[in-house]
Amino acid sequence: MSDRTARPEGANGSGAELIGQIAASIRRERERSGVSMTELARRAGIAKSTLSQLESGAGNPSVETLWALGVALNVPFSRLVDPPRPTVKVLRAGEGPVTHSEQANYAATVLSSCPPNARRDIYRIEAQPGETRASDPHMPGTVEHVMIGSGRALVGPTEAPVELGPGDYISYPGDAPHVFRALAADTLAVIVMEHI
Amino acid sequence: MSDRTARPEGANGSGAELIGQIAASIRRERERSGVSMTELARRAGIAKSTLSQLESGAGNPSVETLWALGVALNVPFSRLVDPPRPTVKVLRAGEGPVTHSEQANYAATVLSSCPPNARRDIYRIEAQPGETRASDPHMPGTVEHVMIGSGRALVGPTEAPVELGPGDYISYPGDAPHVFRALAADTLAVIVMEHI
DNA sequence: GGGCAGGGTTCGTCAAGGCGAACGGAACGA
DNA sequence: TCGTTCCGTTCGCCTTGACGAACCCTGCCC
Repeated sequence: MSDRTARPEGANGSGAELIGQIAASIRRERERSGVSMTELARRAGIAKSTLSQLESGAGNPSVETLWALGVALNVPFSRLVDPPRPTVKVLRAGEGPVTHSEQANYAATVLSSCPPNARRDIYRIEAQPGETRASDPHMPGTVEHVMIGSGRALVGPTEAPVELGPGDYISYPGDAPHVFRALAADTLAVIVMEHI
Repeated sequence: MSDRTARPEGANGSGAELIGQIAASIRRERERSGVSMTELARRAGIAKSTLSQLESGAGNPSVETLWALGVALNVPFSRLVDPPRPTVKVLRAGEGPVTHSEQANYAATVLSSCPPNARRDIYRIEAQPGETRASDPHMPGTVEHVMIGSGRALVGPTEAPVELGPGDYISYPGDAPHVFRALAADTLAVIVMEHI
């Protein structure tokens, strides 16, 4: 890394931590797939010396180098910069922090908030018939996936919503105006918001 | 890019396409947030000449440079390497390619397959009471999110499954043995498989 | 017009990323 | 014991990414 200039510390880790992450990720993914440095370097078309230095935490690879490694390891690019951390979490119906909108017939619970640099929020929706809930558009590139568990709802882009019943699924751009309107009592749905 | 050595073409785009993507993404995100090159370079702690060259498609930035830009633009790292593409898709209950397991009381439908370099598959599950379905562990780092729409099911790690009802949610590591066993007829669930 | 502040690009310099080759070690068989 | 063949690391060299400064252009105000 060039230390001629001070780099601002990111919200999630400094540059030094970042290359540490990458070093660990590359080694982890390589060993998981059971391939040697020599072989991986050959597949990725990079020098094995480069790979050795990267896995040792030295260096600040170019995106092309990292991309080539991701392709050779057959893992998404983002897996190389973010670490994993799984646990078990149970949320009973009715539990958890509930966000009530202005309309009282709508309640959303965040099932899993979006971890740093990840791309998906999962929401549980319980709604009662009544006013149409028109969401303001989210960030560009956002996609919403909705699945109805029980009840009925009118869901989708504001100009062309779709009536859905239990088991029905729809996905649509989240960065354009869209609606969610329950048509039956105790309508239950899952919404996955995807930030591409 | 060094062209001393031939790089293998990735499954989704060559290195040249990659830097074109990055160039377009940086410019798009910068203009979306309404900030000048000078200001963005200052925030990210990089030279504005560097930024200029990156946006013009020249160069092969280091991950630290790209990281600093992501932080300064306040967008996830992955947004800078993948382009967006949203559409509307509706899948009615009972429609779609259905994967039946060996046990006839279990049917899974892929609602949204995992796009290249993305990290989540969404499945709809309709299950009938009967045999416990024990899934073989998936890739390390995988996490499963399950929400019950209707019915009841015993879900979670094999050594400690949890009984869930409508609206209940659980998440657990997908790289360890885990089960899904319906306890009521026509149990409906959503499973989001997350590949960190 | 002339100064000036803000954009973005181009230029020359320097450190460092990436390279091949050489090197040390461990496992294996003749 | 020696040679072979893998492994991963270390060593110089060369290319190039990133830098600051100079530069051009446009819009604005006096």
